[in-house]
Amino acid sequence: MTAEKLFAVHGYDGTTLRQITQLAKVNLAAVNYHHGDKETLYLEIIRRRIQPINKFRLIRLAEAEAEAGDRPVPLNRLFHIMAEPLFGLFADADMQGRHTARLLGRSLVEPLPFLEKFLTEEFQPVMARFGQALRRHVPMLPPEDFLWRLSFVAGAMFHTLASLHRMKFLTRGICRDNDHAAALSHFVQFATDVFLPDLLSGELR
Amino acid sequence: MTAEKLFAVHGYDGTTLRQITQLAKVNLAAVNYHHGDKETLYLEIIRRRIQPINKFRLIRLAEAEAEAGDRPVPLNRLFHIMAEPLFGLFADADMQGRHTARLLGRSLVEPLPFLEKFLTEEFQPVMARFGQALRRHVPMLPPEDFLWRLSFVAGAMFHTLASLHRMKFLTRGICRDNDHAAALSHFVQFATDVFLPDLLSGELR
DNA sequence: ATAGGAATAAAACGTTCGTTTAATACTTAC
DNA sequence: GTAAGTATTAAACGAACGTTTTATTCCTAT
Repeated sequence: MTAEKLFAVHGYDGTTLRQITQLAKVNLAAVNYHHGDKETLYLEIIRRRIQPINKFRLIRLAEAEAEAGDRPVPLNRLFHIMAEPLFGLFADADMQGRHTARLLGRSLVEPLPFLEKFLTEEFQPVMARFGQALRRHVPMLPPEDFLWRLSFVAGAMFHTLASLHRMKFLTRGICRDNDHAAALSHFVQFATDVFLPDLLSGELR
Repeated sequence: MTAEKLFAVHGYDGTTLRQITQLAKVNLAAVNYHHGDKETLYLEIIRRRIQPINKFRLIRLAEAEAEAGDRPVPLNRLFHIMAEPLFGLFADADMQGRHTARLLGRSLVEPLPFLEKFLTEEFQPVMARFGQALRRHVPMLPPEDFLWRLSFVAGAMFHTLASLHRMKFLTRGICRDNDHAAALSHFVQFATDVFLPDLLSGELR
């Protein structure tokens, strides 16, 4: 838990095992004894957080699709399913969830060599399934346009996770960083608008 | 130049002065002699890149506003002014500009303590001026909504700068990472749509 | 009660880091 | 041509790193 916080704040290379073990009040050798080496520790932390989240997201998506029958799952519901488990991390009473969110946001921008394969395998299936469901709303949109927009929206989400802790400062107090529900609903509205069929059909242009 | 590349790929802590000096084929002590210490070197690299870009953006914005007279500067032009100098880095014949873009994108997600003050001072004025011009298009939008959307769009841009080099891989070759003009125009269109007055007035909801 | 395995603790290992020192080479001005 | 300033080189410094080794404590089952 201590390691997660330090990795989130200072990054992988910026965090030392001595920092972790001192703050956690355990012996220096404890990390190597229980987790092998530093890389394994980092990977285990990421995995323990992201796997339940991605499983949950796939289940929720399947439920929503079953419920929708032949019709596509509404846009805002799709983005809610994708974003809620991540933004929900900020709902934790303690600071732990916030550190988790920041760590995940960081990990996708500064991909560590030993982590790249894992992250690809972990995110590829959920992104593919999600893209599939999303595609039904904008079938006429060229694949290139679609993927650019999707990556912009994903980028906005990851960047928000990584720097939500600065949101209050950056907006001079107007956007609170402790109201995860507001952040989530703003994001869902934002992402939904980006893929509005009426908008993309060109009627407004 | 070598340092810029290594910092962009491996991050600040992940890059050693020995890597830099070996690859650049200079003596190890050269960095300390010419730049003082590692932190100063990093800061000088960032500053040398970002200052001309921000100055250029402010000039272009002033020109556009003078040209527009009383009317607001068109949305797509605003975002073009903000994004073009950054996406334009990818236009360099060599790989240097790409590394610069990646470095800037990274620096805003993993803020190094000694860099935070500089980045704030550097980006605050340009973001304030830009937000001002943007605000005229959506005067009725509550400040909170406005700032959330603006930070989402900025997040999408920075994330794209930091990971455009993976774009081709992530989209299975559909979105090219060497066509900066396409990336730019897709981003401008995306950002413009996010702030479409007709959309945000609620007519479509 | 005690033997055996698991966890913790302390100390040391070899390596690599950023930085400094001291010696050498190069350039420039008169 | 030579002195003075500037840049480069090689070598060494102490500190901090991840990891390993060795010793000690704790727990559990017989």
